[in-house]
Amino acid sequence: MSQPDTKQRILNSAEHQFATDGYHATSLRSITAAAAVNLAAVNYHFGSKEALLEAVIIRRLDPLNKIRLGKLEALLKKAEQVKEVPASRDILRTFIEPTLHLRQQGSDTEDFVALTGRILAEPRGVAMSIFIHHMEPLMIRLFQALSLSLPELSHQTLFWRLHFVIGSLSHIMRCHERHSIVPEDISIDPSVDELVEMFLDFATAGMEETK
Amino acid sequence: MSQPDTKQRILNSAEHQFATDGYHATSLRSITAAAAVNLAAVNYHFGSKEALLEAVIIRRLDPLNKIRLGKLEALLKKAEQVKEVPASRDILRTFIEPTLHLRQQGSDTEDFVALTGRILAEPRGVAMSIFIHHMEPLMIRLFQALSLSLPELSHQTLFWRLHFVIGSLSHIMRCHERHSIVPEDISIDPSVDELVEMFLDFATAGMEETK
DNA sequence: GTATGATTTAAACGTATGTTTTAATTCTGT
DNA sequence: ACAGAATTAAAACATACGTTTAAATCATAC
Repeated sequence: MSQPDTKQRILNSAEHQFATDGYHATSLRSITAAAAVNLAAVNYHFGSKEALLEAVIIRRLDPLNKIRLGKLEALLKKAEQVKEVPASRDILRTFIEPTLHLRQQGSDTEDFVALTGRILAEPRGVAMSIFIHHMEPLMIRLFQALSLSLPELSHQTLFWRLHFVIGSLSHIMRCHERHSIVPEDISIDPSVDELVEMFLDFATAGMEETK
Repeated sequence: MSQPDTKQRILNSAEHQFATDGYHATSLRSITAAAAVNLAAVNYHFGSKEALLEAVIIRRLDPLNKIRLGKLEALLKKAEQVKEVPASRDILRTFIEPTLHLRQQGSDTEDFVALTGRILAEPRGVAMSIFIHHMEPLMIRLFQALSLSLPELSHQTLFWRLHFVIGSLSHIMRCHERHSIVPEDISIDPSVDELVEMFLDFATAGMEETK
């Protein structure tokens, strides 16, 4: 190819701008300008703006979900071998840890984390259906595993608590930098690992609460 | 006035459409058409589309925050009289309960709840700064109260846990109807009061976790 | 080296947007 | 009833958008 990978350059640029400004507030002209490619390249390579968004999402989401599902299945298998139920903290970890760890792997993936969090919040119709379609198998498995680990909870309670955890997670993913609704005197950014453990403390306690 | 309250009709229509489709995906033409007023009325009464968004937010947020702050101050005062620290569950309740109770007060406020949740997720620049400005005093007070109630937690831990709670809450506010990433067999929608208690169980446990 | 298919380019298309303008209309106070 | 201010109305404005077109350029295989 003449230009080194036009498609990838578009995907990177789109990922960054969608994550920063949102889907509707981002124009193809600014995406292609930042990627230093021609305006028509998006429609040539992807078909439409919406298809570009889908490509942006899928490029990262599928590998991520493979990792998450792999860790979850491995955990369940190991627990079964010892004839024990897996701890809810470990189950949640298989979902949370790979997600937040994306932030360490360079700024491109950082954009995706923010974008993912934002999609969960955007009005349905555009990306939500794509997203749900790619998340559903994992979520079902996660729900089953938690149900196994916390049999005393009703399905409704478990469902909502998982809902709460996902809400928190998507919030963290969106506001990785300057959230600061509460302006702290000393607001040292924790490391990703610290954040994971801090969130697991919170989420596990909320999950396991007997009430 | 000839038409009964053009401004209110615009605010209602805008609130509904901003909440449903998002700010950027909503046009002034569809807002004014739904409100059955002239297109130019928005710029005449509010000045611009962005100023309209601000008006939509402030109309509901200020009264809501007055209620929340009032309940919080009353709680703190009562606790001080008995020389005790308020329970973290009660503190969280002053914030969560008035928010979710908006959903019972008619469908107009329901729209606002969804919109509020969405603003927390939208890219900063448009509404975020408005929102933060109006939330800050309340959040500071909330943080102080929780710090009083949970003195064993470091400020950093407390800050993040409050962050998690707000994330969950905004997620609930956004997805009041069709969440269903996990398609439940029996997904009976709980009443608002049940939801409040269920969320308080979760959030309080996560907050109070000693680790 | 030239023909073929894939890609890039520049330009235009049709449409939709937020905003402004100017005139008509309605309300208010006397 | 009437003058003046406030509001509404219809139209136009300038601009930005996603998409399409048609020619130019490139890569590759014969």
